[in-house]
Amino acid sequence: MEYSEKKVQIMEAAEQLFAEKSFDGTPVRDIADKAGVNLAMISYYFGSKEKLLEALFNYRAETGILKMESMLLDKSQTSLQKVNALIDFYIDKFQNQTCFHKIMSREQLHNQRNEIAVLIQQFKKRNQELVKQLILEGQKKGEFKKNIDIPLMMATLIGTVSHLVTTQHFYKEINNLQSLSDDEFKIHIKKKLSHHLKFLFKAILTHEA
Amino acid sequence: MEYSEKKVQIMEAAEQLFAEKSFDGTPVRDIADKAGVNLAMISYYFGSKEKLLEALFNYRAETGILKMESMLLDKSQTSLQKVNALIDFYIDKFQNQTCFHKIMSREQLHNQRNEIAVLIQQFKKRNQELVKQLILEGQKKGEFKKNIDIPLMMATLIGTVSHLVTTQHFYKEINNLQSLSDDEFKIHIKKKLSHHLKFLFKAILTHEA
DNA sequence: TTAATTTAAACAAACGTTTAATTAACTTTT
DNA sequence: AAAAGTTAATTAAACGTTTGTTTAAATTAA
Repeated sequence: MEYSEKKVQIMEAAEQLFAEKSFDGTPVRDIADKAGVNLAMISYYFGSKEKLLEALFNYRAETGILKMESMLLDKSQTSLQKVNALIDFYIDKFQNQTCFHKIMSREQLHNQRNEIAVLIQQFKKRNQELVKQLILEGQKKGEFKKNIDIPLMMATLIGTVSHLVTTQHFYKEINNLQSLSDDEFKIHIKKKLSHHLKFLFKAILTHEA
Repeated sequence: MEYSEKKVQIMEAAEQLFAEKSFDGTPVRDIADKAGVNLAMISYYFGSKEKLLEALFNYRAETGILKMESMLLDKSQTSLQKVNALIDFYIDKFQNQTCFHKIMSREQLHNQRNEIAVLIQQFKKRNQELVKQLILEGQKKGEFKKNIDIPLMMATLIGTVSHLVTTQHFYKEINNLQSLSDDEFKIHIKKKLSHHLKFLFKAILTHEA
């Protein structure tokens, strides 16, 4: 699928609204208003509201994997450095595309829309395969210990980042950080999270139980 | 609010449907059908669909905190044992009330329904206060190190458990565990997760950076 | 008798999608 | 280069459903 300017306009308007109010909570009319196009254009371009969501998933998924692949292929870094880069990559991914990841988190909670579930499944499988290669490489070089449960490790990575980023507002209030601007707060969280996860992963990958 | 048999029937029907298809994706008529009551009974008892959701939150939140408090007050355990009990407590909570926690996860993704956001906020604050006491106690006794970031630690606990439990289907397929029955799979995940998190928390609480 | 529960029917509003008419953009023909 | 022809883009209006909620009558319980 090619992405004309109008199509992207609509997808990005939908992305914001779906993130804010959920798929079923967002009327197609609101998407059209936000994108500044006529209501009928959505059916005209995408066929239906659901296919618009699918298009958005494909649109966002395309770029995601590529970045990760190029990062993990960098030969000049040790395996632990690559893992650390992976952690920062996930934090950035969630922080810079919060809307999309809120939508994806919601979609993972049910198995309603099958085409999208399949997309997520493929996505996850491919990501995990890449990480697995990275871990195996580190084990071969003797940097990492044996018997690492990769799905559990990924659950901690994605779960921690996702939970913290999507519940920022709670975190902000509970820790009395309301005085920080959005940007300051983002940097604050990124720094904390990065350090925390790198510490955890060092334990997971190198400390014997 | 008192919970008559009919009210509970309706709330639990709603809980399942909301978890499966989201709040906005669930027609009130479907809830009435599933609960085996007349459509009008929902407005009669709860006032509206949204107030039904609020009632469900209050219904589930009431019991949750109490269990945790009694657990943490047990004087016969070391602080690390209590932390380990806390981990198992959270795993059980998510595994036994998956429907409710899916709904809560979704509600945390937006700030649409304010009454519920406030409920979750209070809930989280109180939970974190209890955990904070536990950590302080362990630090006083010299069991735990200083400078523990409790919100980050909780994000890893809740994030990891929540992510794994709500994406079980992905986990099952990626790891070729389709042959396991639902119960076997539940036990499998609980064991793995429990061990993984206890290992992580030992690192967080006792290893110097 | 009175109050609480339950019902089927009705309500207006909102929903996703389609229609048919109009405008814009591009191609081909002269 | 202008006119005619053709496809694509855009529009306002309408479509039939589905939505959450209310009503007013009927049934049950106290």
